[in-house]
Amino acid sequence: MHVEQKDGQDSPVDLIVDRKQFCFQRKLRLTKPAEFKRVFSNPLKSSDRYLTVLYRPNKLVNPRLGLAIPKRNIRRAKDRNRIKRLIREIFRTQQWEIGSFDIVVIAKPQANSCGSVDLSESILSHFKKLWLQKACDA
RNA sequence: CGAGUUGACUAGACAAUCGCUGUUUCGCCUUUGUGGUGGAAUGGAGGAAAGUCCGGGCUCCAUAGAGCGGGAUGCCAGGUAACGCCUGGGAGGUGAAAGCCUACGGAAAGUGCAGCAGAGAGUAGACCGCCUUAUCUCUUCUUGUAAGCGAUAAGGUAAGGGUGAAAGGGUGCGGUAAGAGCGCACCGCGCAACUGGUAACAGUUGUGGCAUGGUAAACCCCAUCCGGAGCAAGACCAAAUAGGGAGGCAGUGGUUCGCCACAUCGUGUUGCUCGCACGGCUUCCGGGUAGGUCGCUUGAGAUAUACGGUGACGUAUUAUCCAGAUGAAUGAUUGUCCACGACAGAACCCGGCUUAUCGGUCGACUCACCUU
RNA sequence: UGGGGAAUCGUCUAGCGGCAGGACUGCGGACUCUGACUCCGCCAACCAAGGUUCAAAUCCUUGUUCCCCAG
Repeated sequence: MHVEQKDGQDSPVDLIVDRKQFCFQRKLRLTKPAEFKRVFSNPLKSSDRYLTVLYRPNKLVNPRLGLAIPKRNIRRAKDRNRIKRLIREIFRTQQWEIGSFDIVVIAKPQANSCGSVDLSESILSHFKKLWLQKACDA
């Protein structure tokens, strides 16, 4: 945890915000089991038919995304890949709208049966909720 | 041109923008580290990546030991690192043909199993039958050692009927009281010799005379092969926490001071037994969870050519490096075109098999029709 | 990702080549003034597809689904 805070302080924040780039690098992801555990332990929830989104404010300037697509819910590897790509792409394009949150997206079995349009709308609505929360906090 | 068989190849294309990730390289920052960050170049899922059904490499474990047990394979020859795979051949089945399919060793080594039905289910058997003889009853007329119907008894049979999944060679002729491999011919089967073939096997000739039914994906026998676990294997760096790891010596009795014998339970050796190792004391020092690094992609590689081989494949030369992530990369948006895009996503790596699959391209062959 | 196991009426289970049995549930009846308990009867299944066998839930092969273990 200590290390991450440091990173946040040191990163050249203003530079990136000015450029408004839509990259999706390693620091925008949850990488370690401990980080995942932190989100799961005391989360705020938002869910619908397709997805459950757990989130928690972090102390960084950027949001971070973690994906949990269980094999139990979505059986075939190609479908799991498709859903992951979809979520990642939307996160990438919307990352400046979302505040400083650690987000874990969990897929439900229905996520496979619906089309990609429905799924992307669902993701967008979840992220909008986050944005509203950020506004309230502000 | 139609119907079919078979062997290969392919798996939307192009352009723009925004992204992910490996490698190389150039800047900048820096806590100087295999760091962070920005740019450039370049690479980035499959024919099945899947199932995990086989085989191998690689790594560790154990005295990589022995025996028993267990498992796998099963026509012959070859290929291969190896295989349960492939190629060629044989045999059997199937199709009009090209072709396709086959767990295809042994039932005269042994033990079993076959419910019900049926006379009888494996040292065969006799229900209805057929035939003979004896006795009895009756009928006929030629009045008999007659012929015939029926009953009983004693035999001979297995042609026919019936049972069953299966009834102890098949068909025909002779033969007979009726029958029967009883005899003969052909077919099948067994044995022997010869010929061809590396062999499986095939052919020819002779001979036997039915003896040898089915089931081995029942036990089993024969031949060949198999130690176990798996990259979450394993190696290294290392907060925390906990006490461990390596080397040396040996208890009791005897003693010729070299050694020998005894003690005896537990644990391990992933089925069992034998065998083997560990346990006590002392000396020395590191130990290794979170996390990270390596293993991690140059290989029984791929491409092309030549040669050898019927072929699987092998040999030689040439040229080349072709995913390597670690919450896990190939996507998104827009435009154009068409046949409107199936099955589906690498996680240590190869060789197969099996299963899923919208289509497209090329080659070879068979049959039918038409034209010449 | 690797390894291991299972599948039998609606549910839980027995069955190791020869008619698939039991319990609970369901339905019908009996008992009772009625209900429960009890008794009797009925319905209902071998995960799928091939193969071996005269005969397969059982033996073999392939597939499907589910569960467990290793962080």
